[in-house]
Amino acid sequence: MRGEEQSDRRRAEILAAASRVFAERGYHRSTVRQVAREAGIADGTIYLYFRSKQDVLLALLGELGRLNDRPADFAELATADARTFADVYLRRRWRDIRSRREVFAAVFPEVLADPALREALRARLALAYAAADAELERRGRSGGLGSSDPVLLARVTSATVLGLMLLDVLGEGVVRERWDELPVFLTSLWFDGLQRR
Amino acid sequence: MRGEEQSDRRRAEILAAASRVFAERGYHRSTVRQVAREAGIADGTIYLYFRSKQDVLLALLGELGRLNDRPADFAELATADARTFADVYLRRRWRDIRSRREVFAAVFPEVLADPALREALRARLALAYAAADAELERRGRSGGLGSSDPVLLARVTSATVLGLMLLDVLGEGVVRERWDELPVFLTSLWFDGLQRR
Amino acid sequence: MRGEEQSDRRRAEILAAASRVFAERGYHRSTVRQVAREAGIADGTIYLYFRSKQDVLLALLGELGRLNDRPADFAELATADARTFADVYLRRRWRDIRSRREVFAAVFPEVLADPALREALRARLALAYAAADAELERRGRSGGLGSSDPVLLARVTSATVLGLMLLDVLGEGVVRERWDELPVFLTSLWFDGLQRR
Amino acid sequence: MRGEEQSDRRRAEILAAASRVFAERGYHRSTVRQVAREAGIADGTIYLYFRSKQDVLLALLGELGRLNDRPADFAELATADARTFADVYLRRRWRDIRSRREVFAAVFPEVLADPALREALRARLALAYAAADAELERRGRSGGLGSSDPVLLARVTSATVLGLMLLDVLGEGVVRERWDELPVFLTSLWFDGLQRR
DNA sequence: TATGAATGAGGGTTCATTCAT
DNA sequence: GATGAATGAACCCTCATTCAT
Repeated sequence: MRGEEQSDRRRAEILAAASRVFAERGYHRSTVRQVAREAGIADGTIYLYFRSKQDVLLALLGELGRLNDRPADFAELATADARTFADVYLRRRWRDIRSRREVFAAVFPEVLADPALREALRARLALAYAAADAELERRGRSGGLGSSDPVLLARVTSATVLGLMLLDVLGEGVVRERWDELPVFLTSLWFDGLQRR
Repeated sequence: MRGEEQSDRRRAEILAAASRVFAERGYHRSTVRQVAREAGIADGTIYLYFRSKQDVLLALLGELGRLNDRPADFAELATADARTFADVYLRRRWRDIRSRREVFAAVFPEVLADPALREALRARLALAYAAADAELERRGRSGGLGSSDPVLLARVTSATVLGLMLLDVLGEGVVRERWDELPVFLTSLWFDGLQRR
Repeated sequence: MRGEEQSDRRRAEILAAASRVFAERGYHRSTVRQVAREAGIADGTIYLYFRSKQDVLLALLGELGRLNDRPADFAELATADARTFADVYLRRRWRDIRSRREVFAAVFPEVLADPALREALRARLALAYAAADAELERRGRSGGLGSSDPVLLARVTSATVLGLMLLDVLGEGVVRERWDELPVFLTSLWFDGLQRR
Repeated sequence: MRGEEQSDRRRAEILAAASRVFAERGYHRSTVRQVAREAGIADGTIYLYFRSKQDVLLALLGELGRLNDRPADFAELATADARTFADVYLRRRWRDIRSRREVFAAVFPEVLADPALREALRARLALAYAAADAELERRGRSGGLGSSDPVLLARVTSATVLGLMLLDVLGEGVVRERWDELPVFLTSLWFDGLQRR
């Protein structure tokens, strides 16, 4: 039991080191040796916990994805009106998202670059959008979203979040410094619009 | 003159081939040989037109950036109200953006991954945002944007566009198929909001 | 055409170098770099002519096997009596076998050690023995081989040749020095026996 | 005493496991871990009984060689005639040889491949042949071997046995199935020849 | 004595780049 | 200019060996 705990910690340390190294230099420009040095272990040790360099990346990707699997969020907020839903949902995720910045920076470029990973993400996205579409459709009928097309709305709002994550990763000053103001800003923009009285 | 023209065409062919190969497989997983094959030339020939593989990427990046340098757009629309500006501006760029999808897919992942390129893009962004901030500030005073923070607004709107480009690159079905509807949708969302009326 | 000729020569040079290095140090203890140095080329060049280190070994194996594919030998001697057949056949092969000593030494240990190669050789042997069995059966009926079991005879005689090749490879002094006397000795032993007259 | 006995058993178990693994996959393709798994112990434990992987191989080799050191065989049969000697000697060894098939298959390829082991075997062979040559010389004078060259005879007969062992290891069907018939066949072939009345 | 996690040297292979033709 | 064979540095990964427990 102890050994297992210890082993889990090692694995997590390697992943943390890898996310730092990958985020800084990019997956391909990083060497297994650099990750090992960052983790304070020998090269070969990594292979006791991961099958390959790519497997380390996939583990990081999995870690990232696991966070999105929280259907509880939706259920809990099912009865709230749309604006409250968006407000609460965004606030909850927001710190989470930022705390994952490094892992995201480590993983996302390679996901974009690798056809297989790209396709895997596309498939995940398709599932997530299907769920969101159903939810929005339900809400759409019962009001609160105006006459907006819920299908496009889901793409646009998630694209906004994705884009802000990228600006954050790129180091854009304002997004970095005022990250915490964004949920409120977004909710206001989306629901009130710019031409509100 | 003829030689120069011919040379320019070769260079462009290589870039086109590179953008196809890089977009499909990612920059690092692509080999110079694959680009050469795609361009229908020998490996070594690429080095008559580019100093290195990285230089090819930089050329693609430059091509992408050059398109954004159109201050004319702003000048021409300087007197329009905010909504018209956004409407016209988005419509104009929209097809352009999509036509650059391949180059974007080829270049962007590596820009995210390479510290030097990331920093270069950050610097470019900073300049662009400075210009946009000034413009929005001017407009903000004269009305049309409500009480919204123009600095955050610039980041959020550009982030949305960036995010939509990525969904497009990832192959998200709705964004792919309904790309042309997005400018109108965005303008409506941003200016009217969901709870309009 | 010139290029092809040149290419074939390079390939042959690499194989020759590999057979020297493998024969001396064994396949696994030899490095690709050592083969390259022996051939006077760079490490990577080997991979322009062979897919892998193992592929080099397989090419050597193929070279060895090709020499046994001489059905002409049999046809030509079909009408000779058994002793003449053995006499002529052994003499013909004998120098050939010795000239292949190095390739044999390079390849055979690994064939024995690798399950896949071992099985491949077994299958080749099975075919060769089937042919030999048929031939011996034919001769057996028409006399000249006494009452000996032709099936066992084929295994024993070929085993003897194989064993002598191994003693040669091992550097056994007498076999090395008196190699050329062996065909006559073998024919005499096999046909006359020790207790003759 | 008990501890020592226990220790010897462990050592023997490891050797048995190693011979199975080496025979199946070859010495170099086998890992210390595979041997340990086969023996049902931990990797490190092997190093309590052997200095190195190579040391395990040498121990197997020694085990193989020890069996040949039976001068008693010769002494006991000193007064028998040549044919009886060969007959009894072969019969005695034959089952022994086959029971060692696995160890032989494990060890022999690497002996062929490793220059040091090859030379060691050559030296052992030289000693064995010196003894055999003396014996045959003695017999040769006193008759029973015809006029055959006893020096070549020793090499040829031992080569035949070696070759048959290899065919057995390779899995040649007839040798495998009719192994027990070979001593009689060999004696008959060697002493009577094929053209016997 | 036994374990097995950790080590790190070593090797096969890839591929950007060069250069003789 | 164009070619593509040749180069060799760099890197992922394996595995024999060690040693703290």
